[in-house]
Amino acid sequence: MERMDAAIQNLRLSGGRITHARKSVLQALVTARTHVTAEDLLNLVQADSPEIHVSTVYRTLDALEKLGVVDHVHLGHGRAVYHLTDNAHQHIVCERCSSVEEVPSRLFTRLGKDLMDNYHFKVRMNHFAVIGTCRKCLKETERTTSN
Amino acid sequence: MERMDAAIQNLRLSGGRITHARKSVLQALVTARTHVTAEDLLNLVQADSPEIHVSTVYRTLDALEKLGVVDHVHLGHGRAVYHLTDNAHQHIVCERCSSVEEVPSRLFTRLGKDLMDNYHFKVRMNHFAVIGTCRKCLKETERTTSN
DNA sequence: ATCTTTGCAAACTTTTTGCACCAAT
DNA sequence: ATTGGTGCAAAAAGTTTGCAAAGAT
Repeated sequence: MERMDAAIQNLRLSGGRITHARKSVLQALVTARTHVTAEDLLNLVQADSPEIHVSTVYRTLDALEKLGVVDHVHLGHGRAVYHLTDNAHQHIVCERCSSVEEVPSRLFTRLGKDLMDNYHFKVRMNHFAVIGTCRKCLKETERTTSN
Repeated sequence: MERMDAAIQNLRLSGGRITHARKSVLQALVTARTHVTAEDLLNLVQADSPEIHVSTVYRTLDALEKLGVVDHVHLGHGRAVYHLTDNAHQHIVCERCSSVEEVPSRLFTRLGKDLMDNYHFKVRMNHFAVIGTCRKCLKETERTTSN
């Protein structure tokens, strides 16, 4: 639970208050471990504390995002997925099945450098989604089409 | 206007009908040249033909996307931007000012290969957005923060 | 004549906001 | 006691859908 503690410390130091709702959302984020939508989080959180409202979840995520504790990526279809900030990975998102896989940053350092050198564009390494087709769906496609 | 003609041909061959609304949307896409939201397109289209409805724009974009003529990417904040399909570039999206810049595919071929080799993940090269901070906003940040 | 596409209005989904109350500091 | 956070309900933003009428083939 170090991540949780760190986040709470962070919140406190920035003048934020440690509320039940915020602890719940953080807890949910920590235990979820995957990339979850706001709705997912709401469900997790409401399992224990049904009184917590969606708007609170959004506001908490907002607050945590401002602290750099949480980050989100937009999937193919608009809804965002949230996860604890972690500079060590990026996301590859399957446009077919919406699955998200993590891949090490290493693969992206070259690209990051190229974009910086050529475009003065600074890639936000933990808000980065590559869209494509995952292994599983790729296989299914091969099976279905004659190609 | 070759792109327009090709798209129309495409539509016709797939059994679709060439309507005023569709021609308008295509025209708007061709002339816009940038990455436009559905709303942008609606405005462009309605300048000439106010009777065309948002839903028609969405449905037309849908149809064109199915033909592979049009593609879309999701910006940081939910709304999608549409553009004519073009395998020669990818997008770098500024999370600060939402600007979209195009960069040549070349920069991504290595990454694409790595992801394929290591994860069997096939990057969809024209549906690919790198999130970060653009040159302009980077400068502003430098000016503002002491860092 | 047929069958797609359109316009409209209404629904839907996801996220945001105003406000009065509540609770953490 | 203060001020930030919460729950609620309602709105906003973006997109989709059912339907009857219009239009392309």
